[in-house]
Amino acid sequence: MTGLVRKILAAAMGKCQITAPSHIEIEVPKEEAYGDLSTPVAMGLAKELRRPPRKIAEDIVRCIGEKERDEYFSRIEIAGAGFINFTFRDEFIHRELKRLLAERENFLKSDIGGGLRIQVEFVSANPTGPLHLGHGRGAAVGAALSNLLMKAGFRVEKEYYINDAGRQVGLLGESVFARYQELLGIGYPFPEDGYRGGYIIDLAREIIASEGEKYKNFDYIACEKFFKEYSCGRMLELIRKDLEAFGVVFDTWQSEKELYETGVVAEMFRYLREKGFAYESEGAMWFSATRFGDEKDRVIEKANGEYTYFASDIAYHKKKVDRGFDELIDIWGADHHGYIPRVKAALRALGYSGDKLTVVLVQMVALLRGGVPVQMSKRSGEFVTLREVMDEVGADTTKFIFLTRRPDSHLEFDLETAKAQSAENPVFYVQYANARISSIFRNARERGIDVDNIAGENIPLLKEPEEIRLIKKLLLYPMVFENAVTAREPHRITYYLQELAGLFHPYYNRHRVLGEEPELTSARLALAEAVRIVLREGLETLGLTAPERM
RNA sequence: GCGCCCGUAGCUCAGUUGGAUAGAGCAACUGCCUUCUAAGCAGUGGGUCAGGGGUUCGAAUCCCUUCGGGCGCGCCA
Repeated sequence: MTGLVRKILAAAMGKCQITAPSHIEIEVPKEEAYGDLSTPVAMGLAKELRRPPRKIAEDIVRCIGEKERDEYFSRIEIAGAGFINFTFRDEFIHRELKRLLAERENFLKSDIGGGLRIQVEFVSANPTGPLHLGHGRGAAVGAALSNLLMKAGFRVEKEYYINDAGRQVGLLGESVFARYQELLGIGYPFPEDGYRGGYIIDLAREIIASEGEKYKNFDYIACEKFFKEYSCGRMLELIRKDLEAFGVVFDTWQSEKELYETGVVAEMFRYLREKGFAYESEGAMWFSATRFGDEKDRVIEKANGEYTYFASDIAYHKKKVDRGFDELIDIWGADHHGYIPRVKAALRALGYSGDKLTVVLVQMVALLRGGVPVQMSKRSGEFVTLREVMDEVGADTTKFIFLTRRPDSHLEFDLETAKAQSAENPVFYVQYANARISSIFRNARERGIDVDNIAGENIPLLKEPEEIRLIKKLLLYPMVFENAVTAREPHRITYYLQELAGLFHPYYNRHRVLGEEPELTSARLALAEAVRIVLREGLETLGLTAPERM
């Protein structure tokens, strides 16, 4: 619908010698009285043309062909400071609804991506413990964003980056080793900053079960590799399972260690040195980040010969671009925001634009229970896991809460409210609309109505204000979808779905779909089917289920 | 000290990339189940968009500044 209006406006402006802006803004007025769609385009042109906006609007409206006007609109009005407001004819709306039923999901999406390849990297939590709620937020956002882009015709790859090469996995291995010795009655000093969670002891027990006392009294150095790899592997398994239960799956898992083993890091060093983007100073190797927009140069190889985390990170992003992605999206915890300039600097040094990378920052989640903060401390190992939250409040509710906020907004997640709300939770409100429609169809089938071939030939009978409103809302989905895609903001879909459900429930309450007159019944079934198509599509995009019964 | 994010109804948050009289959910109150699912519907109240200044036809949105909160600023990851 927006595309149509845009085209008509552009044609009209051409006809009366007004140069149209490259992008004609179309919006949905907040007041229904202002029509279905609106454009402030005349106001934007006022300055340039040195004419009053209302006059410009009048000209544009006058230049809209009579044929188009009659075919699509019941009203075109100039209002306020110079808005042009359009109201669609019911006949047009009905035609579009019929088209939606014929084309189904395809009506709702548009090919914005054109086959471009995007990699979305998200979660990427250190494999040193179970996922917590903050990771869940990143998972929900990343998965929904990936779905959204996929539906928009991008070729999307979802990747999880495994930090299995640094100090953290070292600590993990040694922590498990310490617990292992402890369980076998050997005193071993627990590493400082080690992981103290109960799952470490579980891992140690597992090792005793499978390996027995093989490593009792060993030097840690002698079995470090085993403890690290075993623990890391098990943690990854756990993480993968938790994510799967949360409904999030990845296409690829990139190991940091592998970047070293396959020479990607070394290759990166060679490249930077050859280009003169790396230099030695104070015994360390530095990357000249300032030359590429960062505040200061960054160490990539320490004086003691170890590489910094940033070194493998440059190599990692080099590998990403080398693999030919047109765009990279990294979803990071907001506490890493300071890293953006240096990673973009690295990309520039590698010969790519910094714009190739979009970093989506996901704010931390403050976990509350009944208004009281739940203390989370990795040190003591006491933190609430994503798994626990899922078990307590449900995966759909958890995801929905994450997807009704902008990723970069601070978020309070109150377990009590999330549960207490469960009766009147927004996610159920949306899903319930779908379940109700499914129920209608079950009943219709029992009555012997053919519900498998709904073509919508009786759609013109839909005249009630609630019906017209509902149809118009359905037809707006493509616009919401496009905006969500270009802004990379899945939460817009969430809000749309709530609004759609908010129109369906009152309609349902006021008008019977399955009535006495077969024609009207068939028309309303067609509408219900269309609502169901859109609800399912939206829920699927967000990674939520669309239950048929509740 | 410097940088980034944020401040919107009692609470949790949206606000269509600068548009019209700032919205939703929760919480509170009043009604509605002999007809397709009451996880629903109908109705009632609630605002100095943190404060101040500026940019313009027009600002919650952009710029400056003050206050308040969060996070960064390692040869940590």
